[in-house]
Amino acid sequence: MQRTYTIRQLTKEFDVTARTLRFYEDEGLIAPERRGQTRIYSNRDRARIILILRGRRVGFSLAEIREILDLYDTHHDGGVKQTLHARRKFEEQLHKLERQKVDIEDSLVELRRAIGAIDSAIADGKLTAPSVESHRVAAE
Amino acid sequence: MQRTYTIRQLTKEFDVTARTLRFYEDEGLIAPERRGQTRIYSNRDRARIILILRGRRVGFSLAEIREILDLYDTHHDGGVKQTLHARRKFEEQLHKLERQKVDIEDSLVELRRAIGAIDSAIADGKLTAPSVESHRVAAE
DNA sequence: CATAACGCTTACGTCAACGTCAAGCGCGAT
DNA sequence: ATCGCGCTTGACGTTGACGTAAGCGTTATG
Repeated sequence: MQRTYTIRQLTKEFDVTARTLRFYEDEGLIAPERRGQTRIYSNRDRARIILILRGRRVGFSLAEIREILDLYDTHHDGGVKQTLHARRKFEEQLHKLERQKVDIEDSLVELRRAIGAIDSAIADGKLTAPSVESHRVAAE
Repeated sequence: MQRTYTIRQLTKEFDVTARTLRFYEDEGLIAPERRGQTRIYSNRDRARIILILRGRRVGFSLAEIREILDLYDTHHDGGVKQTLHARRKFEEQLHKLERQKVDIEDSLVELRRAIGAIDSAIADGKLTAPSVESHRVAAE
C-alpha cells in the first residue's frame, strides 16, 4: 500500500486537474505536506479527496464539504458542546440527502416510464413511419 | 382546479423569486403567455417548473434540464431518429441518477455511522468531561 | 546540454445562476 | 389625479468553482 502520492498521480486516479487539487488546498479542504515546494499527498489526503468528490457529485458546495470534514476532524477532541454541534450538523446533512434521494427516485421512475413508453411505441410499430422530412411521404 | 397563475403565486408556492422564473423563461425553460405585458402561467408551465426545481435539486444544470424538457416536448412528433435520440438521452440521465443514488446511499451510511458513534460515546459517558476551555480544569 | 516533463505561484478570465438596482407602465383605491 | 402596488424590461453585480496563461525552478532523458 502506497504511502504518498504526487499531485499528478491523484489527478489521473480521480480525473481532476492539478488546479482543482490546489484550489481545494487553498480552500482548506486538504493540507498535503511539502518537500520543498512540491506537494506530497498522504493516504489521509487521498481519503479526503474521495469524500470531497463524492460530496461534489451529490451536490454539496465546497463550503459544506469543508464543514463536514472539519467536523470529522474535531468532534473527537472537542468538548460535549462541539460534539453535539457535530451531531446536529450530521443530521442536517442526513435529512438533506434523504430528501434528495426521494427526488432522485421520483426522477428515476419518470425516466423509466418515458423510456418504456418509447419502447412500446417502437414495439407497436407506431414509429416505423419516416419523419415529416421523408422523401417517400407522397408515394403509397 | 385553477387554470392559470400569476408570477407571485408561483413564487410563493415554490419559494423562488420572480427573477428566477423570468430567468428560466429567458433560458427557454418555460414560455408563459402574456396578457399585455403580464405573464400568465398555465398548468403546463407550473408542471414544468416542478420538473425544473426537482432537476435543480438533484444537481442537473439548467442546460440539461432544458434538454430534457425539449425531449419530452418533441420526441412524440419527431421521426424515428428524434425518438431514438430521446431514448438515448433519457438513458444517459438514468445512469447519471443511478450513480448519484449510490453516492447518496454511501454518504447516508457514513453519516449514520458517525451519528451512531457519537450517540454511543455519549451513552458510555465518555463525553461528560468539559472542554479544554473549562474554568475548572486546574481544580481537582 | 538542451529539451521535455513535472511542479510551483500569481493573477486575471470564465461560466452558470441568479441578485440587485433603476426606471417605467397599468390600474384599482383613496 | 395621484398614490402605491405589482408587474415589466434592461443592465450591471456577485458568488462558486474552477480554467488558463505567464513565468520560473527542478529532475530526467535522449
